[in-house]
Amino acid sequence: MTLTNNTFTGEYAYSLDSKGRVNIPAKFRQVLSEDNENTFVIARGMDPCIWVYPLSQWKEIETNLRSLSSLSKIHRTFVRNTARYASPSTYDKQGRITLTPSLIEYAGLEKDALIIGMVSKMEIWNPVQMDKTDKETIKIDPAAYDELAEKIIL
Amino acid sequence: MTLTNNTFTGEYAYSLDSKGRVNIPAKFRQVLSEDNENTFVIARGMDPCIWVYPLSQWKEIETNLRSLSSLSKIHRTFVRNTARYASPSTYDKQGRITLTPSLIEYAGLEKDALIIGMVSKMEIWNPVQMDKTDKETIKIDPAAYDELAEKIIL
DNA sequence: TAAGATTATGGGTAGTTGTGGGTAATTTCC
DNA sequence: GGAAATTACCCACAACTACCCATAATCTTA
Repeated sequence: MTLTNNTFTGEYAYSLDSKGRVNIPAKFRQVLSEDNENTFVIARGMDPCIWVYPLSQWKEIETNLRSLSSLSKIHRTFVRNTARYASPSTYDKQGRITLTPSLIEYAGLEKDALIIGMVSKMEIWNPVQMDKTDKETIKIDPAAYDELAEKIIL
Repeated sequence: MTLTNNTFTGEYAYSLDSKGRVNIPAKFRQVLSEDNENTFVIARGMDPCIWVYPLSQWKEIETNLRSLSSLSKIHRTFVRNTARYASPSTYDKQGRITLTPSLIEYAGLEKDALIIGMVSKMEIWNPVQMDKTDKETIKIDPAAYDELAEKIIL
């Protein structure tokens, strides 16, 4: 089965071990293209979760960040916040990456880790926090949401 | 008889086995074009059922999802809700796909599974739930049908 | 109608995957 | 420079999944 490279979907429940490692779902490892060299870049998400990019995807983001002018305060802040907590992580023979203490704390991770495919990247959530966020989602403007759905889903 | 590629119509009653597998109707497999590599993508339906897309169809949705920026909260939420429950599934030598526990639960599937052709995709229903939904459908505003009439010639 | 082909359903097995822990190499700090 | 802590790499095992084969029911065709 040949799926699209570097495209992640689905939801997986894994556990964070005492060494701060989480499994990357086998399906995600399988679609990762060679040039990523088994490496992801973990970073702070906009929501309280960890964003995990394939290395090649992250490189594109770096290119985009470079194009932002440091003359603008907003740009400076954005670049700083994005780059500051980003860190590459290669998965081991068992398919696990090691998270940084700073990111574990930011996402409020304890024993359980929910891994969610976000197409071009993945997210790691504390399941409790995900539930909470899900419930808040209901408050999102339904009209705007429907409009998006119509545009995206054929 | 050569029907249009990747176009599904009709209704089929199958059963879900103990391993979470359902048969894909032979007629649906026959119209599936080669480039799908015998693979479908299963996802949450808007109704309490499972949506089953041909892989090629899903790839278009993926492309559209990739165009959304994670800077926007509503975009993030939309990508997450769409991708989270989507999972590719290749049918085996007997023509069955394996459903995920999460989707089985969402659609309330037990022993019986009703497969319905929806032209560009198919739906898998618990027959009991389908009956219930059918009855509610009667309540649809006739004016809404009139509006539809301007778009679709029957 | 009978024989053959196809289809729907059940179950067994070998390989893969997720998880825990051990050990050696590397880094940090006094 | 050497002890302590951290990190990277390796092995082991239980649970699960993908793949294979078997059989019964249904459809096709001569």
